[in-house]
Amino acid sequence: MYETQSDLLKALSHSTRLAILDILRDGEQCVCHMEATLGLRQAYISQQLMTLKQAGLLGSRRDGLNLYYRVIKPDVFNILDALRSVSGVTSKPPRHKHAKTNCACPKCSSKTDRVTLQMSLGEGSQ
Amino acid sequence: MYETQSDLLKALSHSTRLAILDILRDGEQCVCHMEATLGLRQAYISQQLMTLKQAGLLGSRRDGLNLYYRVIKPDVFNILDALRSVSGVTSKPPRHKHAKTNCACPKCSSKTDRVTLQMSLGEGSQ
DNA sequence: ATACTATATTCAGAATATTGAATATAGGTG
DNA sequence: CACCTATATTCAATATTCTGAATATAGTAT
Repeated sequence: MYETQSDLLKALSHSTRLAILDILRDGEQCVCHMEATLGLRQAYISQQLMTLKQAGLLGSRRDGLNLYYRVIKPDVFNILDALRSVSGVTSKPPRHKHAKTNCACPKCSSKTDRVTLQMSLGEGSQ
Repeated sequence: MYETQSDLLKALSHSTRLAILDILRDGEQCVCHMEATLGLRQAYISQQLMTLKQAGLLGSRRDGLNLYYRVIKPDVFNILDALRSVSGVTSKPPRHKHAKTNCACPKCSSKTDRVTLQMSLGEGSQ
């Protein structure tokens, strides 16, 4: 009877997975972004992403080589916000920019010369 | 950084512990009440109570032989309510009467002749 | 096809959680 | 004190989760 609920909680009960969800608060992000932001190995992040996906919390979208993950049950943030409050965490969750088509994370933008393209495009339209 | 939060979630990620917290929604209850309500062995319930207590969620009060547990961080119910919503649980959490001094649970009241006392006292004052 | 990049999967050992059984403790009563 | 009741603790076996290492896959470019 409480199995469904405890299963969901188990998916959330992991510091890396909580961090991932906070990264996804403002919208989809690619794996490389999380890799750069969290400073963790790609395979490890992918594992945690799979756990969250199997729990029904995440969806993904491919764009070329990049896979963008997003939260498909936004109400999960209600859980996380309440959790913060009970845990006595006062700081706000970190804000992240919505990922661009060509992932805006430091790693992605510094590896290729896309950075030039990005800069010339600016932040305006599209 | 997310350790505190995931530790709290781990304490919650258990179907019996979720059931216990729901029993405590309306106030303190003795262990025997939970034993009767959940149909689980006393030692097992006590173990789960210890887990919740160590997580800082429960407090207890002794009255004679009975120990009454209560939730000391009521905000935890915000987490549980949000959890229900995300899990797609539509039913309301079960409501329990606030435990009387001489525990009102079936087990307690049927074992001794206190049941007579209880009935003669009625539900009114005190 | 080959090579490269981003991401996923598999496997295994270590760490941790679950749970039953037995037993201990603490308060109450006579 | 002896004995009963309510609750807690300890221990051990099992199950689950965590995590790193190695490897696989899928898309892109040449």
